[in-house]
Amino acid sequence: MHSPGYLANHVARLFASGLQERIKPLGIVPGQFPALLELFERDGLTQKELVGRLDVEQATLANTLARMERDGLITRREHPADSRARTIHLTEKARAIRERAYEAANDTNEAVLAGLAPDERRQFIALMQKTIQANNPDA
Amino acid sequence: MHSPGYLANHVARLFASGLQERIKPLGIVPGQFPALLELFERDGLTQKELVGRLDVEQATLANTLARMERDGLITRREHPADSRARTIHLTEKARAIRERAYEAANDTNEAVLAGLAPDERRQFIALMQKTIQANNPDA
DNA sequence: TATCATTACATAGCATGCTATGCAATGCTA
DNA sequence: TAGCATTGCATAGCATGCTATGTAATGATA
Repeated sequence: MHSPGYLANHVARLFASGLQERIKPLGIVPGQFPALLELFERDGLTQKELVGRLDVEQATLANTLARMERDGLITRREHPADSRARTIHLTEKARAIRERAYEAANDTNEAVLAGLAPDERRQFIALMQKTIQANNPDA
Repeated sequence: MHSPGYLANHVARLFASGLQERIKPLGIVPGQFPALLELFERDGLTQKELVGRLDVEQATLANTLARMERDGLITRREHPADSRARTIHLTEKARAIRERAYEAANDTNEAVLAGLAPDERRQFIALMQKTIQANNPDA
């Protein structure tokens, strides 16, 4: 089993389970992470805007946002100009875990890549980026 | 978003969706692939033996096997010595797609890594293997 | 040998990803 | 401006991963 596809799946699960463990105390789960990070950077985006920044499908994000709302991480307000859309806002609870969330992500990356030398890590990251680029028609 | 964890997740999804597309005509899905490959190599394993060879949890495999049985890819027979266990056997239908399944996997790997030079591919694979190794306590 | 621990597998419940589809609000155009 | 196409989001249904737990068969031991 050293098919690249198999390996990639396995590596991704290493990151996901490592992150899950670390952020569990914060009351969040890995799937919420990308949305959370974007909203930390820029609050009040619409779902469509978020989809544009997070490589997941709209339906996937809709479900994730529903869970985040359920979990008290976000609230939604009516869009000032388009009543089909809603703007998404972090709650106090979400803002409060910001620093620890970043730490958890860094710690996870550090831990999973602990077996690689600094040079290797850079290569690894570059190769993943290059692979994604090459498969992304609109880049 | 160039966190290694994020990139790894993205790359894994590239492989999964590429494979899914290619094997859809064969009547199988990506999650069934690892089990299928093992059974191609060695028919009649028990679930426990399969779990030992496929880095997924027992419960995950149990569900995958249930779907494979439902889809007519495997049958199960009583274990000659232990009536808790059952041996797992590929059906004719599954054996018939063997070659095309291997091709689909190879094509997918080829396509996803098309943007990398041969050297880079080797490095990429080696780095994923090294990462998995380093995170695998029983290796 | 009766009892308790272990083992093999199944099931429940959840998160996260997808495609397909529905619905209501917008927007364009005849 | 009426009508149709588009857009923003939600929902349905499924696969695949997980943890936790249930069940039945084995096995080991008092």
